Amino acid sequence: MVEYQTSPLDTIFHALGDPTRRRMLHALAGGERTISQLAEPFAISLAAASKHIKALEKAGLIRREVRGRTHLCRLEPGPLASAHEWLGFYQRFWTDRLDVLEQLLRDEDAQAVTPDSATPDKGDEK
Amino acid sequence: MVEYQTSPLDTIFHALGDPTRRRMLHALAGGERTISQLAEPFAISLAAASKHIKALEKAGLIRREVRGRTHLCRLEPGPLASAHEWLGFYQRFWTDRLDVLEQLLRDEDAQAVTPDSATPDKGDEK
DNA sequence: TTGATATTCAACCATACGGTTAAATATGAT
DNA sequence: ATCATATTTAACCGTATGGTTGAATATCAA
Repeated sequence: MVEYQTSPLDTIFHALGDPTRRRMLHALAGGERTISQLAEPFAISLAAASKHIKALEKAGLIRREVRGRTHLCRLEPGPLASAHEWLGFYQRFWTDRLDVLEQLLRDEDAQAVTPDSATPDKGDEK
Repeated sequence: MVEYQTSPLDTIFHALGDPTRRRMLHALAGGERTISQLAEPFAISLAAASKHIKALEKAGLIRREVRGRTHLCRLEPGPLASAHEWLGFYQRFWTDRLDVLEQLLRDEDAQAVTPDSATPDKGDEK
């Protein structure tokens, strides 16, 4: 299917979509960890853990510093901030009860005009 | 591999990991949309769009109201809030320059004792 | 009833994902 | 040199993902 371009958010959210990787990030929040330390809590092979860590790295969520034969990983907060910011856009929907307000308006509309006669998006965009 | 249990965050982040679905959510931020309205901006079949919408639904990110032959979709902010909250845990890493502070502390430690002689996680977790 | 519209379902396809095991690589210790 | 430790690579496997097309379903309009 030939990927044309992948947004950073694709990679970030994909990386976050796995519980193992999320727990690894959580561990990293406690400070630097080596590959084996990151892998230890999980009942998977080191090779599998290595792949997870690569996924986190690819998303920029962690950085690796090779120190001798061990690889030190540390959290890289930037991409997490991006994801947080992206979600922040929708914050208004769950704060200030704006959603409840809109729900009320919708219900009123549904009663005022017959549900199907009104154009579905009645100019509330752009 | 037999999934034993899937955390809501798995499904939510997975749903957010696709650009088409993210754009659909964005459209939904402008108000209710039908399936075909959501599908319209994309060069994919309606069947494909239907699958994307199901993924969003499965993650609880949208709700569907069948109204006659059209399906009205609306944003469901709860799961977005969960994801936002999850990321919020890491906020301290990109605000208040706390990460920089920790970096400095790490560097000091690395100089005080030889990097490998110290146990890598020296009680700074839990 | 007939036909158009809105959406899903089923079957299929190529690629990605998450896991495995076994071998390779690189460093550290003796 | 030898051996152990830390990690990656390669080959493989089953399932999931994202797309397709074509047929099915359901509703609205004539």
